[in-house]
Amino acid sequence: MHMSSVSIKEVAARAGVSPGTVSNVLNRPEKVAESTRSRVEEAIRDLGFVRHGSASSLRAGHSRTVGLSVIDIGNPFFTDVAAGVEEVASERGYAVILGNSSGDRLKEERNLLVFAEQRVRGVLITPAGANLAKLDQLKERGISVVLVDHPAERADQCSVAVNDITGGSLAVSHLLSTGAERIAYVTGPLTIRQCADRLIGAERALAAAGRDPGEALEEIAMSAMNARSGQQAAEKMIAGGRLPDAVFCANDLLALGMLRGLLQAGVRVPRDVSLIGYDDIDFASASTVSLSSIRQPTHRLGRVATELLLDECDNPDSHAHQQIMFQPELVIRESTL
Amino acid sequence: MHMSSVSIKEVAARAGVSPGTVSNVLNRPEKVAESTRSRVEEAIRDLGFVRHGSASSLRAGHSRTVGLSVIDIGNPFFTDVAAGVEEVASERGYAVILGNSSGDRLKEERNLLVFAEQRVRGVLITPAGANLAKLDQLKERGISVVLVDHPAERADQCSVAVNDITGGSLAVSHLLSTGAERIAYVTGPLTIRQCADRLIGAERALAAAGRDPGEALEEIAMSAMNARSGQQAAEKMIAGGRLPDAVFCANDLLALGMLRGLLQAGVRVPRDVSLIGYDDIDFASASTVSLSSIRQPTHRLGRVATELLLDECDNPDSHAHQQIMFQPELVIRESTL
DNA sequence: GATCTTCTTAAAAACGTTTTAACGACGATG
DNA sequence: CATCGTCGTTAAAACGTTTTTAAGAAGATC
Repeated sequence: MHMSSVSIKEVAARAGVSPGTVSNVLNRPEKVAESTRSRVEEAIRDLGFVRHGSASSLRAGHSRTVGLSVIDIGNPFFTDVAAGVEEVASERGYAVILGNSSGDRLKEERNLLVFAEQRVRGVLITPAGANLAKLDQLKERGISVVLVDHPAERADQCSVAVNDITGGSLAVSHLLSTGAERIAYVTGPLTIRQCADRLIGAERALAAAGRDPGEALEEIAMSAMNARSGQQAAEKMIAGGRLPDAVFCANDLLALGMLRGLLQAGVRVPRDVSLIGYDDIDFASASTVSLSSIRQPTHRLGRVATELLLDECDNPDSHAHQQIMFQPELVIRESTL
Repeated sequence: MHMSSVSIKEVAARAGVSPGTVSNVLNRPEKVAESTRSRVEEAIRDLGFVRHGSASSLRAGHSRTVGLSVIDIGNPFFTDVAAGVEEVASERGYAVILGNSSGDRLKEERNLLVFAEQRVRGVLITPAGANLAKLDQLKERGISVVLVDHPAERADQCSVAVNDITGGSLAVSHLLSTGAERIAYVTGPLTIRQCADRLIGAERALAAAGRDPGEALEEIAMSAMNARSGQQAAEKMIAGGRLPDAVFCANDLLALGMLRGLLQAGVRVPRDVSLIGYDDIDFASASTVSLSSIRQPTHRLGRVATELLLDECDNPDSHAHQQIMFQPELVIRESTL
């Protein structure tokens, strides 16, 4: 009853076979005769045996776990990604070890160490610091790595990302099409690749429309990318006097804060100022003035990344590394007109 | 560099000691002389050794991982809990294995099986199905279990929860204090304990104020608890004719949907109808008419649950099981007046 | 009836760590 | 001088699987 931890040995004894046979039933059922197999399966059920993962991976040389390191588990974007990852992993019988780097390079490094200790089969990571070297060390250890929401620079690495330049362009061309002349880009630190890329896209859209980006676009960079920062940005903008015709926020949390800040100050959206966010999180459509946004296939991102990773693990020979780039999509709602 | 797995043996060889000594340096540094210890530590660094978790837990009989099974990783409430869990686990060098039950009993069961295979040290779970028996099986296997957001019925079990009856009372007495006569309770399935308890609290508050709950309270039960359902509830309410004075939603996602539904129909909040939600998720304060809500110490829930769990694991003898019940808190914002 | 296949099963050797019991060295104690 | 702890270290035995190699049984071929 207590601490019993039924082992393969006891199963074997009860079924009247050797431990090796039980192992075969577990891992290569087709190799063992029908009659003995059912006898063993019955013994497993009767004794409530569950395979010892540690012993198994120690001997087999690989575990059935993957590591997932995200930048902010509190952001619905990453939550959706995580849900996709968990889905696929669970379908294939893999366990997901979760690590939250909080954008902190040290914390990220610690997560990777934990993953290495657990001898995970592979790692899914949205890199926060530029821990590229650490990732290479993992690969030397035989741990596959897939970059999530971050295109790989090298061809020997899988990655899944969404084109942020296109996304930035989509957002800004849409704003231009509503008649906006002066546009503000509210963003997080431009050291974050996503923020920088979306800016590039924005500038391209302006250039393509024959505007001077330096003239038509004002950047407002905040240190965080949450609703609070968005509202602060709104206050800053309003205090600054002349409002832009439209605001493009680098993510929906910023945009929701911006929306609130504007409305509180009596600025009508979209009448006075148009507003567009990025990510199309669930709450974007639920806000009172529903938010136009750039949709990313978030859930899909997680799913595909995991499929890629597990394919690399299960078919190391036939596996071809892929750098997948999804295209974002414009979603027009009430906040732009 | 080297393809893989530097073992404790090679470290021992390089440091000129036995494997046992290396293990001691790793696990009981105080037992080994200063001089040899530093020699070993140097060898570990030089060789880039990282301990093999599987081998370690196989021999030691316990791992450094905990399992976390939540009902909906997409709900900010659970995300906050998960963040708290991850924080504490990470501080103590534990890895978190994430499972998402999606409210599905079968999926939950599968998660528990994965946890059992991985021989996690303990399990944190917000039960979805009534898999109590399964949980007992885990305990028989020596795996501690802490219930999260669900009070334990028995004294031999740790649990962390928030008093939902009190929460329901808080919400409804506040609505009454604003002068509301007729109140609608928009909820998920009443089979969900949280929903049922909040209803009980609501009725108590009415009774305490001398009202007849059957008269003053109308229940609107939806099958899901997201923003979409909230908006549907609003449409239903509006189509039904006579509006209540106030609406109490069983969670903030429902409330946000309700808010949108009301405003779209030209119903002013809080002028015509007061509205209060539950959970106080971040987006509650970011919505245009900011949402009054019942705050739960969500992050804390995750932290305390994990501390309890790890205490039970690390000090099995001195550990006293606790059923912790937090008190919720009323947060008044613009949606109630 | 002996020899060769084929198909199953058994036996044993790993995997990398932790742990126990034993050991030698060295002072301190009687 | 013998005895006793103490301290730091080691050798070797686990832990529960998987995998490889060998062996046994049944059936087919000559």
